[in-house]
Amino acid sequence: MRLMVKELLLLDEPKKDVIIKGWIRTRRDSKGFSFLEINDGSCLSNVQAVLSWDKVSRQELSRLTTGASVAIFGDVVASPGKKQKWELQVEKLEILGDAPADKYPLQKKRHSDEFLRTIAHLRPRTNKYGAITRIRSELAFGIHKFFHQKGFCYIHTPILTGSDCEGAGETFTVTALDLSNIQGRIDFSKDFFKKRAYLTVSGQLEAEIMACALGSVYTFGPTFRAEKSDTPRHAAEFWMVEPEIAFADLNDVMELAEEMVKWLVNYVLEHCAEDLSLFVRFVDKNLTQRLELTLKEPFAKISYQEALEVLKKSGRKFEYPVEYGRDLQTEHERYLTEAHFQKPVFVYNYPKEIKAFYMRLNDDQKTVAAMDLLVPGVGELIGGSQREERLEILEKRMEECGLDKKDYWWYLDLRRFGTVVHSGFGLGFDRLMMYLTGVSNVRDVLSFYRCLGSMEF
RNA sequence: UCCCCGGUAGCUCAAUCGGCAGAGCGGGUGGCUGUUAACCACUAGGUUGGCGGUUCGAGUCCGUCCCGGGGAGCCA
Repeated sequence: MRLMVKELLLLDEPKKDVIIKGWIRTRRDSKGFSFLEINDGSCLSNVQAVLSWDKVSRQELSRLTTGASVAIFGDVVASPGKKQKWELQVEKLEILGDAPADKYPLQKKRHSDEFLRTIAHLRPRTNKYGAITRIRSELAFGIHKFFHQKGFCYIHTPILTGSDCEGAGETFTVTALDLSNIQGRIDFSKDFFKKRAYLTVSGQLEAEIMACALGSVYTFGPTFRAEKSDTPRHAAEFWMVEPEIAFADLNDVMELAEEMVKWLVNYVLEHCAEDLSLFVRFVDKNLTQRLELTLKEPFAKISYQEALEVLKKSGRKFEYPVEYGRDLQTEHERYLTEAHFQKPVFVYNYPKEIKAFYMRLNDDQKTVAAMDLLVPGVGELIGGSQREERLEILEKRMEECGLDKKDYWWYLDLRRFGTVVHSGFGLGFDRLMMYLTGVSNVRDVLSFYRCLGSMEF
């Protein structure tokens, strides 16, 4: 019977006649026998297989190199070694796939992240990238679990969209036209959808439709942005979690956001303890402390106006001026969350001029009910707002932003018929991964990253 | 797009003032009866990112392009 390495390591007693299939991580020879470290991806740990040389030919032994795939038949016995409880006594070994040592790029020692990006098809076989992948999986599952237990409806918003959303944010155009054979202007009315199509930059507008019918909903999927942002925190294809809630105001969604982040931190600490230990050891020594602080303390909450005061009083010299009407720069955000509060902080009520048209206008007529959650090391993790539910004001805001109301007729209909106060936010899933692991480049938490100028794998 | 740093063996890096191209790890060979970042000995391995220039002589200086990293901008 085939056992996963994870199952084998959790056995309570010895077990005869098991099969393990996996990849060799290292081989250590002694006289007459070898130790093989076998990993099958089920967990961070390897199982140590003890191979007596009379079980294989000399030629087979030489093929048991780092990266080779094998099937091992044998008995699980208590290990005399100190570093593991169980080991696998090999009865029979079958080599499934060779990995010639002079050609296979992965060594048993540590590699740089930069090098591993050049062999992204092999890096999941390393401890670190295996761990990242398993944590991603658990975290995604945790998100569904969180919303499911709170009674949210999981909705599927489209990836292909006809609305260029806010007219802000660079989009990717999708076309079925033969681009190699087009002269002059492109006539999108001849295209597949008879209009120009884009990859979605957010599921928010569709989520609002569903929230205004089903109450509490969330969407979780990939989003695409063609911004020429060449930084360790931006990818052209990334995953977003976007809850949208009817009858909820800005405070309600800030509460939800805090509850959710804390719940997920706790979930990962509980379910990914072994994998997380790798990041504590090798990636970010302060990880445990940061995550525990995240759980323990309430997040800070300040208005944009208050944030400006904090920055002005800081005595810091900032490269960019701190003044009303300007968006907070990266250096400002970092100061607030890393130096001043040293924990996650909500900044809310931004000037309407620097925010999107759909955000609800506050009574001061100057600010909108928007919020960002800034976290140490990552920056903006969440962006959200209370949506403008009043038809006349929404129309006025659209005009101010230079948008054509005709393009949004269905969005405006939500306010024409049975409008309700509603709010939501978007959480960058990959940035949450960075926060939870301490990995500092988004290219390393995405298995197949699409960034400005790179899409090899 | 701008600023800064880098590109030398499979990987991570050294190379003094412009003067013989080096180490560790990994690989190969041999050794070792319980290793676990195994250990010991020996050994092979180079278009110094590309192109052009200065010089008796360039890894090193100059120009240019490419690639990688960091910062900034851009960014729901």
